[in-house]
Amino acid sequence: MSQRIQTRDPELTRTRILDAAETLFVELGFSAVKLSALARSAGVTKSLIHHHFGSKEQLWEAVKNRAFERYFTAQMAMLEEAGEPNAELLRSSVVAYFNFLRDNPGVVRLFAWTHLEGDSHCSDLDNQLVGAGAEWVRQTQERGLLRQDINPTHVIAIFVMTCTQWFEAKCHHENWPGMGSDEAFLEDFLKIFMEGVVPRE
Amino acid sequence: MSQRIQTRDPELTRTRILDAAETLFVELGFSAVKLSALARSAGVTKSLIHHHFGSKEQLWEAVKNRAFERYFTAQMAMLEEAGEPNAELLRSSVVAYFNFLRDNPGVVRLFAWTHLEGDSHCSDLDNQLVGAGAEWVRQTQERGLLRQDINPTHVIAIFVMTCTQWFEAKCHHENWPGMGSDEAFLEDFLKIFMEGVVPRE
DNA sequence: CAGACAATTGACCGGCCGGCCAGTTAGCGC
DNA sequence: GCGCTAACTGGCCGGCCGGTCAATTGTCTG
Repeated sequence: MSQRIQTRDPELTRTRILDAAETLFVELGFSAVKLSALARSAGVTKSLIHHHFGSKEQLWEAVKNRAFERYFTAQMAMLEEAGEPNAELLRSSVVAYFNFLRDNPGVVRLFAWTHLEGDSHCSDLDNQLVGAGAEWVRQTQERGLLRQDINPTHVIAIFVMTCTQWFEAKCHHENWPGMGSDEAFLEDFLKIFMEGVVPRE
Repeated sequence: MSQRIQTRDPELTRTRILDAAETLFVELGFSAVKLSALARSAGVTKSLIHHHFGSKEQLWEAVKNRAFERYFTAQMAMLEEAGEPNAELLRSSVVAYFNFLRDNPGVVRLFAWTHLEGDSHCSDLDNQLVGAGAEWVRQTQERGLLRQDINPTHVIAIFVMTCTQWFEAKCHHENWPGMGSDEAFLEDFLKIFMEGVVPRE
């Protein structure tokens, strides 16, 4: 609920609006967000939102684009600093991804909202990312360090989906009897996953 | 868009409203549903909805309760007809769960909406279900047919979450490069999962 | 058949939603 | 300094949202 301050700095204003919008959209989803509340919490007038973004729908698109771009650059960076293919590196990639989602709960919710919308417009960047990951898995398979009878894309999908769902549905299963902490769950998942992907001797 | 027909049968009317509401809520989520549209598609007047359910919020609760009850009884039935604990049975449980979600896409979306709402009110029945599943895993572990260094609840969680996310985020990853069909993915998941949960010789 | 009561209707309400517009103000090139 | 453009404002609008209510109709009980 920041004060109304004329900045006369369009870039800053846009960011203020985007930040406030992201917070609200992530929390409530598109249709439950009221432009009036959003304006109040961004410290601008409703008209200013329309001035900079045109419509509620376009603002939502802008929020998603910005967030996904952040996500993809972060992931790409993680992927690029990965070294020589081997099983241990797969393990640490899973850990890194898990921790990334833990530290960016907004991203997780944003993904969830867009999935429910049936939105698949982020596919360009995403395909690139998955493609790179799968290629990395394929190379590791070729060296005999991962079992070769599994589709590399599925390997990526399985750990991505498990991590995502863990945080997306946290409220649902955190009270399940016997359910452990983030760390305990990740450890058990890795036991199964890593044991499942390396070749049997 | 059914016709307006006076039934004078309150039970039937309630069901008609619940059915139409479930369809719309599943599709659009709570706040994007307009009571007027809902009334039209149920073939009743808006007032009749209020008469039978009180408010939009209460109707939403009723829809969730009915759907979850269906889900839980279906799951409980599957669980109860499971026989003697062994690894092969775990495999077929995963397949059964996967197929259940494939055939009930509405349930998947309903879960997703409630997760985003932070709703955890279905926990009573759910805990019972997970508890039974985890106990079954524990017994199988005890017989030495599953590795014992993994929290039984986590075993359940991992396959439930993977299956759920597969369908929940279908629109997102179905275009990923190299991604296979439902069956192909399930098969690869089972390869990893089953290999990961059985003890190494 | 009376009369009680629930099912059902349509007209209606206050409120507020997203969006628009006429006007004011500040910054920036000249 | 001057004017042009874009940032920004406040007020307003049409529409429709969820919800209410008085009246009507059908059904069941005694």
